[in-house]
Parts: sequence; structure tokens; C-alpha cells
Amino acid sequence: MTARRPQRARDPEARKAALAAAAMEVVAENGVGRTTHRAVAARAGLPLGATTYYYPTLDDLIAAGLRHALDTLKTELQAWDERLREAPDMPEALTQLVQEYLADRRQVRIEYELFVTAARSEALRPLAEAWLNDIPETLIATVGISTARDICALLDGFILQALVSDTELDAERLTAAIRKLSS
Amino acid sequence: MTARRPQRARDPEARKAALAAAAMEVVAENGVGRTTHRAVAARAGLPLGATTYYYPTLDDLIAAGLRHALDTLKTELQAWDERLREAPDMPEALTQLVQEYLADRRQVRIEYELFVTAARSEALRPLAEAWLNDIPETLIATVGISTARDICALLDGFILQALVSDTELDAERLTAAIRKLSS
DNA sequence: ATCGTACTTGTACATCCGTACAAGTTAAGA
DNA sequence: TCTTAACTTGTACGGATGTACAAGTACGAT
Repeated sequence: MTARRPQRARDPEARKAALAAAAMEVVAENGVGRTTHRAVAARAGLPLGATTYYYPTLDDLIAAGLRHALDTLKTELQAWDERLREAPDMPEALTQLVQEYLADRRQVRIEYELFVTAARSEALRPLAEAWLNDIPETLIATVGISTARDICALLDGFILQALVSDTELDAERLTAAIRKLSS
Repeated sequence: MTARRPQRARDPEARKAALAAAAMEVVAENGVGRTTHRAVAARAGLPLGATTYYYPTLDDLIAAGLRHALDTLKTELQAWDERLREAPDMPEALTQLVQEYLADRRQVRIEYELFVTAARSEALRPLAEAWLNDIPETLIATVGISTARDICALLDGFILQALVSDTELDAERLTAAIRKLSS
């Protein structure tokens, strides 16, 4: 075909990453089921053909978006770990971290979007499972692996509640609950 | 048009209910974003036109499916309440109930599907919120409203973990955690 | 310098989608 | 019996979608 517009500078890796980032945003806004090649391409400012060139199928594109979101979350989790290590009171610090996490609902939404999709798709399950098992080292060191898991489950429940009802987190209640579980 | 096939016996209410039930199943299997008029109609064994006759838009059809699922869950919750009242040990009984609930993953999946959708759609939020706030009366009577909420959040977290990793529930750990929160 | 491969881009196509609607059918009331 | 409104059904249509692909371009290897 006649490529009227002049080609842009070539940078395949940057393009692939840009598409993954765009896919993440579209998933956060529209959900996995309403994520399309065209929406992702438009968000990335790239032509439609670029999506299928780097990600053969739509599932690949979506998976790349979710993977990208998890990468972001994982670096955030490392920051959590450091702050927990220096905190004088673990339950309060953890509550604070959850509160900050909830500030950007888009990020939270995509996490649960991943969970729901993983529950249905075999291919995405390892990804979601790995994220669920990614628990701050400091928390494990403080209360043990078993209790650490309990606390994480509690956090997920609280986050879900805040997400659905679109309300603030009940910080004092969460802190108290974490303290009970930590004993 | 020439309606070649003879019309079936008329029963509008039954048709509407059948469509809602079929919508619920399609949502459980494909997710909200991949639920279509045609898939629901096929599942219900009804012609495409029946869907738009009873539910003007696709959103209405999906909302009916989610509502239908919640109705099912609500009756189940009442059964929970009775079993909790008669149980000798509350934490153990609750764990047992969660275990039974998790036996049918389809039901669980649709619940979280509702949550994720409600997080994005204003229209569905009240529905999801109502379900989140529907806590067994017996539990409230036993440990108080605040602790009852904490326990429910914990259950949601455990259920999510089991759903995503497609593994059995760790019953002993859950029972112990509930006990800690109940104190 | 040229060649070939990797990359870029616009467009094509079959399929599916939501929704509209005309035609046919039932059943209840006048 | 006739009328009328509610219900049923098949089909139509404009638009969006996943994917394929031909045509064009940049750039490293030779």
C-alpha cells in the first residue's frame, strides 16, 4: 500500500513496551472483555498494524498489558518492603500503605481485573498466582509466612470492599484487625 | 416476516426469567465484557429477538443476569445463617460453609465478576454494595458488626486466593484466623 | 553501494455485534 | 365473532472487530 505518512524513527522495543503500557490503560478503563486492538493502538498513538505485528493475537496483547501492570506493582511492593522495615508499628504502617495504594483506583481495578480473568483463563493463572504469592519479605520475617498470608488475605478483602463501594478505607478498623491477626 | 416455526406456548414471565438465568451463566463463563445478546439467547434456547423484547439494551440484560445470581446467593446466605446459629463452634462452621461455597466455582466467579464490573459502572455499584453489606445476622449477633465485617473481608480474601490459584481452601488456617479476629 | 531483512503502515475482508422492525400469532375482551 | 394489544420470530443494517497482507521504508551486513 502507499504509505503516505513518513515512517517514524525505528525503535521496536520502545514500541512493544508502549503497546503493553497502552493495553494496561485500556484494560483498566474498559476491562479485559472490552479491550480491542484498535483502542490500544489509538491509546499508544500507533497504527493498528503495529499491534498485530508485535502481539500475534489479542490475547497476547492483553496478557502483555497485565504483565506490564504487574511489573509496576512489583516495584511498588519493594518500596513497601523498605517502608515496613523502618516502621515503628507494623499494623499502622501497613494500613498507611494500603491507603496510599487505594489512592489510584485505576491501578487497583486492573489488579482485580487480572484476578477475575485468571479465574477463567488457564494461561493467565500463573501470572495472577505469582502476584498473590508475592508477599513483603519484612512481613514474613515479622509474623511468619502463615500469618503473613492471612494478613494479605485480609488486605485484599478490605481493598475489594473499598473498591466496590468507592469509599475511603476504614483505617482504624483495619489496623486493629491486622493487630489481632499478628498475635 | 414469515414465522415458519410455530410459536411456542406463551409464558412471558418464564421467558424473562429464563433469559436472566441464561445471562448469568454466560457471564460466569465468558465474563461481562464478552456477554452478547446472541450467546444469551442461544443458551436460553430462545430466538435473538426475545432478548431485546424483554431487555431493551444489553446492559439491562447483563444487569438482569447479575441480579439473578445475587438472588440465588441471598437465599444461600439465609441457609448459612441458620447453620451458623446451630453450630457449636462458629469459626469451624464458617470455614465449612466457605468450603461448600467454593465447590461451585462458577457461582464464585460471577460474584467477583460483579465486583469488578461494579468498580467501573455506576449503575451496578448499588447491587454489589448491597451484597457486600449482606452479612449473616448470626455472625453480627455473635461478634458484633465491626468484627463481623472484618471476618467477611478475610473470607473474601481467602476465597479470592482459592479462586485465582484454583486450589483447595486451607481450612485449618482460615479457622485459626477467624478465631483470632473473633477475640 | 547494494542487498536483504526487519520493520512500518494502510487497507481489505469475513465475521460478529447491538438494535430495529415488519410480519405473523395468540388470547382476552367487547 | 371481531378487534386489539401483547407476544413471538426471522431478518436487516450500519458499524466494530480480529486478523491477514501487500506495499513501502530504514538500516545493518557485505
